[in-house]
Amino acid sequence: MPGTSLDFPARLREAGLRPTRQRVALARLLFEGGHRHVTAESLHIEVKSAQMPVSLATVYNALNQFRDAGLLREVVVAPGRSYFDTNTGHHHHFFVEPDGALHDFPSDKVTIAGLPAPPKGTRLSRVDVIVRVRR
Amino acid sequence: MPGTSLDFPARLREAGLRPTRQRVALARLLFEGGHRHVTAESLHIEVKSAQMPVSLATVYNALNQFRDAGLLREVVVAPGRSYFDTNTGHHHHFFVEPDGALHDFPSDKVTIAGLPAPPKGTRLSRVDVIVRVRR
DNA sequence: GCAGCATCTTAGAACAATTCTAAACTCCTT
DNA sequence: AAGGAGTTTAGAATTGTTCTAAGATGCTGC
Repeated sequence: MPGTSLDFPARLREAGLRPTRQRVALARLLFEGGHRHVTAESLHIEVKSAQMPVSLATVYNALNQFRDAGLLREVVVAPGRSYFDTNTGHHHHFFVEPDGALHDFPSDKVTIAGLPAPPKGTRLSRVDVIVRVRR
Repeated sequence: MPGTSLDFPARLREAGLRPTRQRVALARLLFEGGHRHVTAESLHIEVKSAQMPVSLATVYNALNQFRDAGLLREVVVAPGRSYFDTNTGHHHHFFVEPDGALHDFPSDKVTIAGLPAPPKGTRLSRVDVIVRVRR
């Protein structure tokens, strides 16, 4: 399964990023377990409590670089809050309105029909489906 | 066609909002023509250049109140930018990635099948489809 | 009409999330 | 080991939004 190895320095290098101590630490937290959703703030707290101090600016930089490199996907669900999703495959999201919790669901069972053609001069980039639910 | 009259004081009163000079001016700009997408900033500029000075705080207040009253719908497409859509009916959005432009498209031709059931303890609130396109 | 009062507006401060800056540091090549 | 491009960092700056508290305004009952 390429791209899923636990050799984080190698994966970062493949993505065109120097495997610095900070980026490797963040990659480990992000990609070692199953899929996750993080914010810059939550990841910063996590990396601090793991005794690997990384500045908040670096967390922001890394998240943006990982996203640009295709290692992460950014999900915008609420104004002023950006989630990063380690699941970069095809899937959509449940968003639980009051608490801001986000859950993935696979898109392979989902079919969307009847979408209009993209406005002229543009090409399709991605279709996001956000299913908003309330308690 | 109820709810579509041009008697803005009456419409605001129906929504439980006092028809102040500022709210009426904003409502006129928002609802007089066809459907539109605005940000607080863009609406503030517009109302200023229409010689009806309304403070930015009031624009934010009014947009939030209009949204809560169901006169507007908030669309979250990019981090740190909130659009308000005067079209509160069923429809979805094109989002043109680099420039941040937003276009409505009707949802009556669109069918979404195979969505999983909402997580237990929650009920469906809304399904947002954002079709991201690039130039 | 108008007094009284709850509601609304306002400028500016405050706040939250994110990005920038510029100096120090580190990974990599040689 | 030395050099240099690329990184990290703390703190300042920026951006978008909300809060504050003082004054203004629309509404109700008289």
